[in-house]
Amino acid sequence: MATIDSKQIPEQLRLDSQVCFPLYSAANEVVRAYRPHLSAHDLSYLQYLVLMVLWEEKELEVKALGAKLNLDSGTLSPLLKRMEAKGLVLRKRGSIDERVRLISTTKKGEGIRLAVTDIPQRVACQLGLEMEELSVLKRLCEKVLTKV
Amino acid sequence: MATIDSKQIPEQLRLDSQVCFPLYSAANEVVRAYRPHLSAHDLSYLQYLVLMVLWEEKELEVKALGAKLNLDSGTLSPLLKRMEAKGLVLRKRGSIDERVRLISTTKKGEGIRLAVTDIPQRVACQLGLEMEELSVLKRLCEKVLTKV
DNA sequence: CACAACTAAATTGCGTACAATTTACTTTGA
DNA sequence: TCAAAGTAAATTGTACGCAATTTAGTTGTG
Repeated sequence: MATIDSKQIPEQLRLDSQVCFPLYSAANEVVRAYRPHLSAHDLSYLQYLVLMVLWEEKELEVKALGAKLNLDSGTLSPLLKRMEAKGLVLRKRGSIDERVRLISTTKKGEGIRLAVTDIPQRVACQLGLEMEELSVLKRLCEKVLTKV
Repeated sequence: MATIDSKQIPEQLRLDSQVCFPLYSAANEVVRAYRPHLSAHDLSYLQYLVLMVLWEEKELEVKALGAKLNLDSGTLSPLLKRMEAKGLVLRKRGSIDERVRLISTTKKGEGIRLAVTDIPQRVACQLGLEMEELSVLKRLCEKVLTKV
């Protein structure tokens, strides 16, 4: 009898024995958790990430921004255009090297900072993890990021 | 002096003090890590997830599939149509309730199972985490999934 | 039976992600 | 010096992910 039934699915191919699916799904879940908080300020999660980088860095090339966020120009270029159209960022041409775009926040983008300060904490609470667990989760995700 | 400079960015608004960004980025990274392995079999990561569910369940309504994967019909309907077009799944109408679609694998979808058995392990190795760390990461992501 | 309330899936529209290519500019080396 | 190689960003095309709506079928209540 060589029938294949679900009992014969190798352990490692079961959805609930893999790390990757919960990681993927938890990330979706967290972005969902941010959504209502951010859409109150007309921001997507990615737009919020870009603003966070710009609040720390003032001015940045698209490539450097991509290095920080682990994203390429195919994702960032159209995003930054939309953000420019909303008045959230500036996209200045580099004066020395005219290929580069120098991205920076506007007054409006800067102004959002105070309004969103408490969102991370509120979302973190919703996650239902202890501080200790959050910090372990963060460390493990960062380890994944450095290795792959 | 009420100028706002980067020194005054509250701790919780810094990219590297939040869990959410590494989680989001690690999930992207893991999907990227799967991509070359799966595209060798002409599968996307989500198609692979769907197949894993179907290998365990034989036949499933779209809603039940969505509950397993934490996704809605807006994502699944077009995905399942593409998978049907590729010959990976069947989309049978329910005979009792004609609203539902009963999703199941085809022979072809079944056949892929053996071919992808070793992918999770290979990707897990690439992540550079110990078994212990993988299991902690998995547990914490699952805790996030139950809570939010 | 009638018909409103409900439900499953599909559709629409928008914003990511990313591979692959293109465009525009810069650097290099014979 | 000037074409070839290199590089930054943008574009193209495809596939998610999801809110909001629509379509089609079912159920509950009088």
